[in-house]
Amino acid sequence: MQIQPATRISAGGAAAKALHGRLLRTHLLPHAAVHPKLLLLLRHPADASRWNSLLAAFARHGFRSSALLSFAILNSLGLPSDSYSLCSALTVASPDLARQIHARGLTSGCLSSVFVCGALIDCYARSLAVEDASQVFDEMPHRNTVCANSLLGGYVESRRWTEGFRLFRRMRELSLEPDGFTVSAVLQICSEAPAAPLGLQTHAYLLRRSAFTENAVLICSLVEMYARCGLVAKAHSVFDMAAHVTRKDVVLWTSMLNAYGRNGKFAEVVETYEKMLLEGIEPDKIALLAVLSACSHSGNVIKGLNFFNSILRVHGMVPGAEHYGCVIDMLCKAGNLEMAWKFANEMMMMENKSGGGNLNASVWGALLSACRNSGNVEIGKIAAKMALEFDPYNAGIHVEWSNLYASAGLWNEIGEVRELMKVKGLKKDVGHSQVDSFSLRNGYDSV
DNA sequence: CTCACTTTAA
Repeated sequence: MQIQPATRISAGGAAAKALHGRLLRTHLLPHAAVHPKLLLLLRHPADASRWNSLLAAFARHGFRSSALLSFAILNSLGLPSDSYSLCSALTVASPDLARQIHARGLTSGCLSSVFVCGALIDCYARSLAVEDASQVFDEMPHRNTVCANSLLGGYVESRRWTEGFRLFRRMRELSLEPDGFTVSAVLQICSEAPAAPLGLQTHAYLLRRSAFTENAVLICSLVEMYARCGLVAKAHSVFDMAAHVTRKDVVLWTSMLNAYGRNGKFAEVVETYEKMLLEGIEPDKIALLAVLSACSHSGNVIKGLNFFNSILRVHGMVPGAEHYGCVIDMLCKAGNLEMAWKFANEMMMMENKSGGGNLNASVWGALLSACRNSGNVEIGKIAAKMALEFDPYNAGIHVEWSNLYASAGLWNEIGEVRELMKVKGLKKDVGHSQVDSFSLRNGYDSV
């Protein structure tokens, strides 16, 4: 289904035209771009069930404004909204509209439907109105796991770890059976808090529940959870046990690679990656990025370049901007500016700049920093200009640029950079002069 | 006649 510019209401007859006019006058149809199916339906204005299914279709396909419009028209026509239409409207509603529906539901009795309550909780939770969400949850007559999951998702999103975990415990009292979504959310809490004791507890819970032992998503979440809690050995034991179940799963192996990388165990990343190849598992771009990142962080240039070359030659994939960025970063740290320069230019030639502007800026920024360290003003100057192409208002790049000149005693040029910063309204005293976007992307702590 | 709530992993 696609939104197209509205056409005239075709052959709809006088009634449809009159209705259309009325809707325009009441500002329910704000502009011309209305979904054609909606216009078509104006020919059967009194048919509530048709409006309901159209509303449901809009909501399902994410046509937010068309869905809200249908709901508004439905209401303005005085057609009764049943639990179906309320649910559909709530999947696209703002918190304000949710509150209106909520208030109306208190009298109309619609809140006795778990579906309506579930949609209401989810709507509140998505807008981080967790107080409202939990109120609905507490007051509804019959709860189900879906409602609990929605509320839990709201706690995770708003980083309310304690309340989230409390809800997980409460589900047992309420005899709500946790499913994969529940556990996934709980593991996210343990990871992000991070809360090792809760993580261990959740792991123990998973082991008792055989339904979850072969769930690949949960196994990866467990590995990541332990890694983020700094318990690498536990991460590895989960990985080891699961290898028998999902042995060929490159995602699981990548979880383990990043578990090591996040904890600074770069030699283990390379070792595990090579073991993965021996097991006959074909790496994908994310696995390759993980091992490249480890080489970059540990200064393992030879292996890093080998892995980079293997992307195309062995695995038949075109390296992405993030792979280039990683290698350039590695070469800069190793002081090999010429090669870094070559790679950076190669990266710019690629059509697929999947890393986006930030990545490009940080790559050129890394090159700039490396040039400052080694006093290579020529390349550094170009790197600075390239970095500013992608991120013109980055104060750190300006500072690094002027430091580059300072290292060579070029005082006039420093003045020019300072002037440029003044014009752009940038402050020169910034704490961090460069951003290691690969570390951020992979979530590695600085090592 | 049809239609409704969470959709998680590197």
